[in-house]
Formats: sequence, structure tokens, C-alpha cells
Amino acid sequence: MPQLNGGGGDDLGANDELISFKDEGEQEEKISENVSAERDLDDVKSSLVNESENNSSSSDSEQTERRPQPRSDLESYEKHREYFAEALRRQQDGGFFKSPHYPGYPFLMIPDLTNHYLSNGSLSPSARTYLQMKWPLLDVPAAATLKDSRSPTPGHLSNKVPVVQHPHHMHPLTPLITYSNDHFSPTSPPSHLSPDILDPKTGIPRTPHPSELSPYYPLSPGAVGQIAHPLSWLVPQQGQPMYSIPTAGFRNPYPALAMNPSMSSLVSSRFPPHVSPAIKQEPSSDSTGHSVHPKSPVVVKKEEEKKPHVKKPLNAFMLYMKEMRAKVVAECTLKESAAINQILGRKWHSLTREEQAKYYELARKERQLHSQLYPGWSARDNYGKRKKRRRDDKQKDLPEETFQSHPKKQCIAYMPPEKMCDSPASSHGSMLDSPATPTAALASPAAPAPTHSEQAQPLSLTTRPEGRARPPFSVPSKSSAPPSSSSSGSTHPSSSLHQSTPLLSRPIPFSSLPPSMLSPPTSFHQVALHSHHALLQSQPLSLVTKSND
DNA sequence: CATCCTTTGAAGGCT
DNA sequence: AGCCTTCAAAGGATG
Repeated sequence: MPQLNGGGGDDLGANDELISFKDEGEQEEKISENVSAERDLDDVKSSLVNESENNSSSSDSEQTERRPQPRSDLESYEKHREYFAEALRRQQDGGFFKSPHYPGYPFLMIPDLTNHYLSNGSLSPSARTYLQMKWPLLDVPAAATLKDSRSPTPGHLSNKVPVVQHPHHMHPLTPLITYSNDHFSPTSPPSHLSPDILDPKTGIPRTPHPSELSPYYPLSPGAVGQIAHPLSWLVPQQGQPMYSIPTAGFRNPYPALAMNPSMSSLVSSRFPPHVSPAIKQEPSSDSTGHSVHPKSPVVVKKEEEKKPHVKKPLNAFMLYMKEMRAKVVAECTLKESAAINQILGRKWHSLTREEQAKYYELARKERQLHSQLYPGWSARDNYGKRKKRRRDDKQKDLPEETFQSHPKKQCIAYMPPEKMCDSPASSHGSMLDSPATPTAALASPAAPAPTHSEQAQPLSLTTRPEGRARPPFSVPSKSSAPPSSSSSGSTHPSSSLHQSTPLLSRPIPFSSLPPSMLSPPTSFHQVALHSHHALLQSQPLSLVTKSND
């Protein structure tokens, strides 16, 4: 599926996995893994065939391909994942997938999303977005709506949970997807089905030669704002793009960047074209280096305000949060982000090393992309962008580590409502262990990942109150911090506040185990984990992270 | 309306 | 080197 291929040499191609078939061998392997559950596949197949027979309204006689149901019957991509996997395989073998969705465009290219299923079997938001881009008629329920029957949507939430994830509510990794060069137009069929790629004579899709591919996102200036749906995904939230997408039309993006097509599509779609890659270039100089008129502070200030705010790339946890938030929100009665984030924080710790590694890798690519787009950008640039220095103020107010004087509401307020969900208080623990969390070790793919035990175990389940009395397994966070544990953990604001009272608690033994021993989990530390877990669970847990005592 | 809350991770500045 | 601060997302709560 060439039009989905990000093109060769895309070292940023997080999405290569997703939609390109560069490494067919690998793809094949993944696919075969995916379809190895023959029984499921058979079920799906027969189900699809039956449904197809019942619903077949098309007169196509070419039933050589079993196919998923048209929109109304295709409940979800997930449901038919095996089918799609097989279709994909066939496609890679040179065949085509016959789409029932587009009468005029009989063939549909199947994206390989086999690696983008979440653990719950649903597609990742980025994959959803992709699907919605490519298959606008396909109902792809948002994660929030994919809850299985055991977690019915609370009535009061039902009208707030999007049936289909809003395009703008996309996963930040979406830009990493090697979107095809085509894009949607409200009035035209998806371009991947466009006659452009159909052989004009036979009507059969052909594989466009790379040279035939139009420039990625060949939008005319101003087109962005005119295309509501398909491109609105470019603007994540509240009209605010991930990396400040301007309303202005595209200009020639970043000639300085040697970008491959997929990269340029990202640039033109997501990153502010008028932000120079060398963002720190002297603003008072024009492109020729000539000095321009010195500007008054007011003008400079205005221009600064005009300047798009290039945000920090999302880190692994942020990416995870984006992906999982909707799900957690849907499963809980909670809506408050602070509480949700606590849950997510704990869930994050419960992820396996591999699961986390995925996000670290994606975050790394985000950063890489970001740094290529904005070589001169510094996180420092955004300092002060927030309205206020709340913590500065707070710390001025708070003499020392006097949590007790913490005036704000406490998480404890969230305890009751979420028994049903994976609340921070419900099982293993608070995030207070986070300061010692070694996840930073994963920051680089090359870096040794934290041990499975470190991740899977609740770590220090000590909540703030208990935390003050040190848990048996704990050691001061600094003493045995695993390689690198980086400041990360101990650096976030709340933990900073807590630093004088080491809460935490990281179990000693596992952190020093060699990774080979830790992953996959051995019976040894599974047992250990279990006992540790049991111990911790026996302790009263609280969401209170900042106790008053 | 602006800010806080809450999480983890990354980055930069400071000591 | 290690510590500290800020920001990234999110959206209800709060002042």
C-alpha cells in the first residue's frame, strides 16, 4: 500500500510499524502472530460471511474476498481484527481487499494496525484517528465506548462520551503516523480511494509510483481552516494544536529540513509553518541577515505573543495519559483530571516494561521530531508561558515542607466514588512512590528498562500517612535509586514538597536485579511480588497524598 | 476568568 | 552530579 508508506529513509517513522510495509518480513511476522488465533479468525470469518450474505446489497460478484461488514454492521475494527489481519496479509501478498463501503471504489487498502491494539483489544487513539481519516464511513468507536459489557457507561456520562473519538481529540502520536499524502475533502471521497490511484482503464487500483505521489498535504493556503472534519484532527484540543498550528495557510515548510515526505506532512500539518526551525534565530534579522529596525519593547512583546507557542513534546507518560484517559474516564465516575491522573499514574506503574517501553519509544520519536522541527527550541522558551508561577508562590507561602498548611483540596475527596474503577485508592497504591520510580531508565530505548518487578509491583504503596513511618521494604529514595532514576521522580513539584520526608519506598531487592532476570518475570519475583503486594494491600490505602498530620 | 490540582518525564538552570 | 523548577495534557474544582 504505497500511498500509506511513509517512504524510505524515514527514521522518524514511528508509524512505519503502523502503516508502512517497509519491513514486510516483520509485518508478516506480526500479522501471523495476530492471525495465529485461528479459532477466532474462523469465527470472525464465518460471522462475516454470514452477515455478508444477509446484508449483501452489492451486486459484486467478486466474492473472492470475504469482507467486513458495511458500516452499519461493522461494529468495530477491533471486532474484526483478525479479519483485517488476514485481509492485510492478502493485500501484502499482492491481492486487494474489496471494500463494500465505497461502491465507486471497490478496493480498499488495509492499513496494518496490528501493532496498535491496546491491551484491552481496542485500537489506540492514534490508530482510530488514522482509521477515521482513511475510512470515514467506518464506525470506529472510541476507546471510551469500547468498554466491554462489564463496565457499562454510567448514565450521566453517556452523553459525554463520544461515540467516535473526535478527530481533534487525537493521540499525540498521530503525527508520527505516516499519513499518506492524500487528505480528505468533505466533498470528495477519501483520496486513498480516489480515482487517482485507480487505473483509469480498468478501475483497478494500482500502485502509484512514488514519483506520482503528490506532495504531502498539498493543501492550498487557507485550506486548513476550510476542511472541517478530516483535518480537524490536526488540532488536538480546544483549537490548540499540538504544536501550534496556525490558521494561516501553509508556506513552504522548512526547506532547511531534509525531510522525507512523511516528515513534511507532519510539518505542514501539525507544526506551525511560520515558526522557523531555528526558532531562536535573531528575530530582528531578516532572512538575509540584515538587521531590521529595532523594535520597541511593545512591538517585540506583541510579536512574541503572536509567535506560536511551540509546546513541549509529550513525554511517555503524557502520551500514555492521552491514550488512556478516555478509557479511565469512561470506566470511572470520576471526571476530575487530578483524580484521573492519579489513576493513570498508578496504571502507568502497573504497566509491564514492554508496555511502557512502547511509550518511551514513541516519546523519544516525538522529541526527535520536535527537535528536528525546532532545532533551536528550548523548553526554557516556554517558561513563564503559564499564567502564574503557582508553585513559586506556594513555596513562598509554605515555609518548609509544611504540607499541613496545604490549603487545597485533597485527593481523599475522590475516594468513595470510584470503587468500581481502578482508583488510586483502590488497590496498590499511591503515586508517592513515583519519586523513586525508575521509569526514567527507559527514557532512552538503549537504557536499561526498569525491571519488571519495579513496574509491575505497586512499589511503595505507602500513602502519605503511612509513608511517614517507613515501610519495611523501603529505603530512602536516594540511597538505592536504580541507575538513573533521574531526577524525574523526585522532581515533580509535589514530590519536591515531600522530599524531606522520604516516603518512599522502593523495594530494595528487585531494583538491583539484572534485567535478564526480571523480564519476563520469573517465578521468583512473581512470588516476591505477590507477597509484597499482599503486604501492601493489607495496609490501609488512601488517596491522600498530602497529609495534614 | 484564572488558577489549582494531579500524574510522570524531560529539560534546563543552579549549586 | 545532583537538586530544583517548569511545563507538557486534562477538565473539574476553586477563589
